[in-house]
Amino acid sequence: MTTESTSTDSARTSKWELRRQTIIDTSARVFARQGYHATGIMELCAANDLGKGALYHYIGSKEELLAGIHDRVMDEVMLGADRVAATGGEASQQLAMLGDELLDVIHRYPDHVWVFLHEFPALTGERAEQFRVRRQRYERQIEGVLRDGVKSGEFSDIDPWLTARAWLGMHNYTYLWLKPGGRLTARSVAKPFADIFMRGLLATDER
Amino acid sequence: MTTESTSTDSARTSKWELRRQTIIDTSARVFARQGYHATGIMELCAANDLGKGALYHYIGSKEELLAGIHDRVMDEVMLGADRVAATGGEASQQLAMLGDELLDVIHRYPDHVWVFLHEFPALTGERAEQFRVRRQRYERQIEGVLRDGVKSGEFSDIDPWLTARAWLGMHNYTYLWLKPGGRLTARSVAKPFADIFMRGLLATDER
DNA sequence: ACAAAAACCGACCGACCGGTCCAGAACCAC
DNA sequence: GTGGTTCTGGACCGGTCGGTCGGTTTTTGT
Repeated sequence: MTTESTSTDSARTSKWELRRQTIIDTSARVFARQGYHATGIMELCAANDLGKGALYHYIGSKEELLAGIHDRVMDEVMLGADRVAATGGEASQQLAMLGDELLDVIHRYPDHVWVFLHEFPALTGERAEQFRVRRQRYERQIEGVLRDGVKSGEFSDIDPWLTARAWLGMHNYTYLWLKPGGRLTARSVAKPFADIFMRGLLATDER
Repeated sequence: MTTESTSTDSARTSKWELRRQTIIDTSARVFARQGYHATGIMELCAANDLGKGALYHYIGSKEELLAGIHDRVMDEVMLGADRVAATGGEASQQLAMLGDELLDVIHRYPDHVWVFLHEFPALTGERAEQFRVRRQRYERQIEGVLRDGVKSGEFSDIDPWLTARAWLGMHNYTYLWLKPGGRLTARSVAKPFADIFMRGLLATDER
């Protein structure tokens, strides 16, 4: 009562929050390797070097842990998207920047993204709904940039919705092979991807 | 001895094979909705209107059922790829045809493809290896077409491996929203996708 | 008509599931 | 020290898991 308590009662020490985050990150790797449902609580305990009681002291439930992984990804993605929106510029530049940001997240959090893209149907109830809304908001932003580009005449008269799906697929799908430590950096992928999407494959002297 | 027996002993009546296929198809829908590990054997029994004994009379194990779903998809995809290779033509035409074929499979087997893209890590042992090989063979074919296009000068000097990943992502990712009965047909998506990939978004008067 | 084969059922199995609970250890302010 | 809070382990819970098995029904061949 006397001290803070944001609104929910989930006010814990920062040490607790920090430990919780490491648990989420460690568990993400296990989920990514074996799948959410295929991973038992005891395996998570082993991975985090914790007993059951201790683990449940930090996570409320297995699904809450899954939600934590999703949030981590979405927070980063939305942050990047906001940064781009704040920068402004032509549609093609915006799209290129969005690609940079997205691939950067995928490159930095490959396990979280894997879980995010594979296990999001395992979220239930309000968590599922909240997640759906955030994801849709991001996708709408991509569509918006495309619509702007068409309107301004920078882009040809493409279907913004369909083109957004093409763009999202092209970038999201990199989660299968874009890993830190590999020979490829986020930037070294984002650049050629943007080139393809803007100019296409055909040699310039044709058409 | 007197009659046929291809090579393996898995020679059953065609009625049995047919029933097995319908079970695979029905189960694919359940797996797609709930996930492989999250689906119990009893749910599969209910979906197929069968008891446990009867179900296991057709599938050897849960994983064998999963493998059946994977095979169904891969068979169709490889068949389409072979058709395209047999047709021949310029690289850009080949790529467009491959897109047509791939999206057609995704459109016709949305559940199988969902399972295929989400649950392939659940395959183990030899089944996993065989699957990995087939998938790689397909992806190599895409790369090959791109390499040909670069060599012939039809395409600009792009990285075939990276560009293949872009193409695969753009097309495979449609499994999330491309469904039969919807307003979109495979062709009505494949065409604009091919246009983007060949010519890009930028209006022609620029650059 | 009748026996062999195929199709089918559900009770049952040991193992493991996610989650709870509580007693004790470690850490804190004082 | 001392009393309270945070943190930790592991025994334990009911339930469900994938899979088996013996036996019954249905289909098939002749």
